[in-house]
Amino acid sequence: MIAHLAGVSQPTVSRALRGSPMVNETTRLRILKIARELNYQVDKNASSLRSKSSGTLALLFFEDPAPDDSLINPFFVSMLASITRACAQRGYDLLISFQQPANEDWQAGFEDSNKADGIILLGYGDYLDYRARLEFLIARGMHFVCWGAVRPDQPEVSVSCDNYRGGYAITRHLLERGARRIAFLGDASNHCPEFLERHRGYSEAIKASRLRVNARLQIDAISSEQSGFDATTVLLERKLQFDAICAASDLIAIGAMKALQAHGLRVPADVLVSGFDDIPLAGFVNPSLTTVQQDTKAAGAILVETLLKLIRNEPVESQIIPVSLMLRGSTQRA
Amino acid sequence: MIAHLAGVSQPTVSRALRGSPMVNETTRLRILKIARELNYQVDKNASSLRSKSSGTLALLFFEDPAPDDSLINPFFVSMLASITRACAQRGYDLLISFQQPANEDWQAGFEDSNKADGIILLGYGDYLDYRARLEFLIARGMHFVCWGAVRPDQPEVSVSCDNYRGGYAITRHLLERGARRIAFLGDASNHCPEFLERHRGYSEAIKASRLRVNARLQIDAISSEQSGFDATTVLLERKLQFDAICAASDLIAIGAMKALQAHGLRVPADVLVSGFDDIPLAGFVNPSLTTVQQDTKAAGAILVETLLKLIRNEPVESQIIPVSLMLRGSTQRA
DNA sequence: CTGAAAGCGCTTACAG
DNA sequence: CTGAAAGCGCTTACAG
Repeated sequence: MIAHLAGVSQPTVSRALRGSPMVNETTRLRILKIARELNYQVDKNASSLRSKSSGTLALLFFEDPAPDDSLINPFFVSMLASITRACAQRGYDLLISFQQPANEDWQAGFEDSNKADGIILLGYGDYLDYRARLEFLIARGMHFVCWGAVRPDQPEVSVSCDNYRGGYAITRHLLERGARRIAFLGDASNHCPEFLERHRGYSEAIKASRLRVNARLQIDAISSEQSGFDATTVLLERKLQFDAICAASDLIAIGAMKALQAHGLRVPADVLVSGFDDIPLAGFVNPSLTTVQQDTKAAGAILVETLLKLIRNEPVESQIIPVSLMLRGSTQRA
Repeated sequence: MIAHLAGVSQPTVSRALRGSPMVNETTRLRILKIARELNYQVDKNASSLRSKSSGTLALLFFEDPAPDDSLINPFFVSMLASITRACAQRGYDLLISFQQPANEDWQAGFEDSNKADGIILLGYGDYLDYRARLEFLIARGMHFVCWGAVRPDQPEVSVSCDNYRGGYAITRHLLERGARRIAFLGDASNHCPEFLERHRGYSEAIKASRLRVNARLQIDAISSEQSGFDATTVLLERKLQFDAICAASDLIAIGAMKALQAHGLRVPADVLVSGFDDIPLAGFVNPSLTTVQQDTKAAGAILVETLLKLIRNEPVESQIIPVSLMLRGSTQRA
């Protein structure tokens, strides 16, 4: 540390730069002034090595390694923006990494060998598939928080939007608009707890209207336009009667609308369509998409805050964030 | 290093783990096996401190701190995805940070105190405004590369798409579609070299058709929907004759289309509209937007590759990446 | 409020 | 091909 030129010892400089209260005000100012003149920056590697804390969080995305340059799920982009902002506000840096589910040495990417103090996990993947890995992380005492469903039996700390209530509210809205046979597009199994919760809301809303849930109207789909398109095609080919589609995500809904239109069906005149997420695209498709808005801004802040508590060994709990309905053209009959 | 259990010294373990060729094959395998069993991970802080290299790149975004949670420029998202991928392929981690132009201690964020080996700069901001800062970085011998215009007089290493040819080609397309009075929406000054290059292409294309460039048809705008909307409103209020809009970015074009439609003008029947970037939204707006596609995939790879060369002190040059035209509904008259 | 000493966990010369 | 020694630049006890 060159700032010995201030006539003090190394530890004093270190303390002054970190704003320790045990440094004389005059001394501190003198040190700060010299540091600024010299454009001095603390070496974070040395500092992290010694203090066992890096001031960095890692964000890990899991998504199917969509062929080539295909777009990132727009919903994740909103989350990324919100998380970045939350980190910056708290003085943390953010390391990001996209993981391919196929990747064997998942944990290696995670561990990050002290490069990060904690990890935020984000992604739609097969939950059962990585549950074992989460348990591995827990066993190693890693600090991490997941975005996804909050379920009673899960070992990990998680933050999620209110998938159940969102599914319930949007289905209720479709029913109020006159739908009687609502198809649900999205995997509704333990492989994808988020969709499962949305589906549970969907089912309960239908039952609350004294209608029957027709299991044949549920078609698996992952969150992509293509998958939504395919699922809708299956629905049409099976010649099942339906007057509305409740899609488990906006991308699925957008693919569904394309498939419907390709088959000469009009939205919303012939079929009502709803999504989930409220990605920026939702307002631009034609017709604009009625959907459930997830509060990504709050989500990012809560994820970061929760992770920081975990790092400080403070007690934390999984949290559920309220959602709101965005009513648009796809469920609005003239 | 606990792996002394392998019966070798610390340096040998270190060498084995890094795949140094000067380790006996048998010894190496034994060490690797033990390391795997112990879930051993090299401490990157110690390693970076000693070797003076962090295996990390930093990505800095500059964008107007758009009010609240407004969306990130979708074009940057494509770049981010591509850069992340390029880093991962080369075994580098990526640190990301959004900078507010107003932020005084820009360089502090940059320096990153050995957390990163080099920096990628991305953003539309006032170029003149941060040119001084770039020079500061150069003076300090920092390794960095910018995304933006490549111009002869600039001190920094830069990678860019072919803004000039893109502007030329899209304008030529508008002319071929019958446009005679083409408005240009976008700041065409040194404050924004990328737009300036696009504008230069626009001007040359018009001149090549033996038409005159009407300076009154150029309206300043930054890359946002709102700005495009406002610029178009100005254009309409001035009651200038125009039959096409050449927007300097897709977001501007989308805002322009909204403004035109709000004034009862039809696209493309009354006015042709073109954008620049080919963000995912471009294919979804109504009518779909004719635009210039930037090859973000190549861009990310070249940015990272260039930065890595800079870090290795190899000679580098600024590079220009070819663009391609995406013809869609907004310039397609029935 | 300040300093001398120790040490975080690696990698780098250097020697063999 | 391998090891003993030194040291990267900080921060943390500990002592005063």
